[in-house]
Amino acid sequence: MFIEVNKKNLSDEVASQIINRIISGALLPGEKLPPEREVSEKMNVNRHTLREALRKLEVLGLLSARQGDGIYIKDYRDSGNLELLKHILYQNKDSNPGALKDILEIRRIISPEMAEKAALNRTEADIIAFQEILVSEKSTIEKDLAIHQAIARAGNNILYIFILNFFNDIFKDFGQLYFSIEENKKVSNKFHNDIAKAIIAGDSKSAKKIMNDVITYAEKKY
Amino acid sequence: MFIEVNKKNLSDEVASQIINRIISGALLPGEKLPPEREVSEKMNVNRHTLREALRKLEVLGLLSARQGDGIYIKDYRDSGNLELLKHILYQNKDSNPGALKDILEIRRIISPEMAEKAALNRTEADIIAFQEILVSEKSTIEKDLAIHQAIARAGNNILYIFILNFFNDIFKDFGQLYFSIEENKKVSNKFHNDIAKAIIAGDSKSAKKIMNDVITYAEKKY
DNA sequence: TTGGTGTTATTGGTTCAACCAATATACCAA
DNA sequence: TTGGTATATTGGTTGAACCAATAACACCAA
Repeated sequence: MFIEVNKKNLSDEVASQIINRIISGALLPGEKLPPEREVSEKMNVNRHTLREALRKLEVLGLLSARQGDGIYIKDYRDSGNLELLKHILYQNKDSNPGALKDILEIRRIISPEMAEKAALNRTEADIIAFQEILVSEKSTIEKDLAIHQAIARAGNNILYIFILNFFNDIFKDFGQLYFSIEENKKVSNKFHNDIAKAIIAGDSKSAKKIMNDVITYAEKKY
Repeated sequence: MFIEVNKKNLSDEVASQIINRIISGALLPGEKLPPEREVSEKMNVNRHTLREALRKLEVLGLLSARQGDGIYIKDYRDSGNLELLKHILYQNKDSNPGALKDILEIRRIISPEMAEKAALNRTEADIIAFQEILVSEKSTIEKDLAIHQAIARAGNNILYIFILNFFNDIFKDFGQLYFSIEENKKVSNKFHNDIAKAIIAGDSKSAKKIMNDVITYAEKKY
């Protein structure tokens, strides 16, 4: 299995550097950044390159710019979002065991609910989607992704889909490792069949329990 | 009460326009965008302005660029995130009653859990924070924000904080309306006292129930 | 057929220089 | 104290040029 290499351009690097400054507390909320012209000169990049980085940080809720005034650091505890957390975890995966624990905790809350809602709301199209996944020739890891996605979509709540995307982004590397173990593969294959059956049958209680069990299993392995 | 006016840059407008194209299906996943030089010319903005918009869309999970190749539309159901949902809701608030329902549903799942965890994990510093909020001279709406934030922080899970930020962003306009009604204010004030008391006492079961009740009340009013 | 080697055109990434437009600041006048 | 005015500062936008990765193609060799 090969995984895409992570190529970074200059503006990404600039963004990462500023994110680190803010998260580490070197730049404090409310503080004003030096003028763009000055920052770009000090970082030895063009002003436009810096500006592209700043646009990203704006979306992450880290700062806001006012024409004629300046660029202010925001308090990420007030305005940060899950994308920011993703960026933080990407940069130093190992040094944030706390955040991973937090994510697992939320997943434990959300995913069983998602499965329950899927069983309650699944449409005819959803049922077909599940059946197609089960008979497909995909690898276990691909199937796992597809099953979870189908569950999120059947749940009939757009947030499930976006929250699942978040989980997938966080654990995408981990999946390679997890599914390299034969026992985990077997457990997953059984899980796919069982939960699809429950959701197709509209058995929300079982669906919730099955999801809960597989999460418990996966957390132990982790 | 006055509310901040929403000033938009050119690049924001460009971003909005492309978002709409993607969400509406005019631009399909996998499709290649025309070259930057061409798009910027057609939209009558400079290439740099367009590029700043593109950087935002990248963070929202809507597209990805490859030097030497082109810019590709991603499937937002695979890679979209909650920030994207926020942007969609900002643009046409009224035309997305479904998404609001979805958000309320998730809030109903998360917030009671958050309150429960807060009661279990609150530190001495958290307790002081609650007490200070209660005796402060803030308006009800400000107090409400502060209480929810204190709960999220006491919950000892960084995701609670970011998820709360998301809810606050979505409902920030709604709050003005909600707290203009005297009865709602009274309910909230009682809620603030009750839940703070429960969390300080470490009574997780009560905290969960109190949060659940106030959400039920607020949803009815909505 | 397969894989390597150039060549060329296309396209995103970056730089530079200049100007526009909103804001802050200091100062002045009523 | 309030509101206007001139000036400097700062983010926003534009234009042109060049850099660097990629695609597409032709060609060749094993």
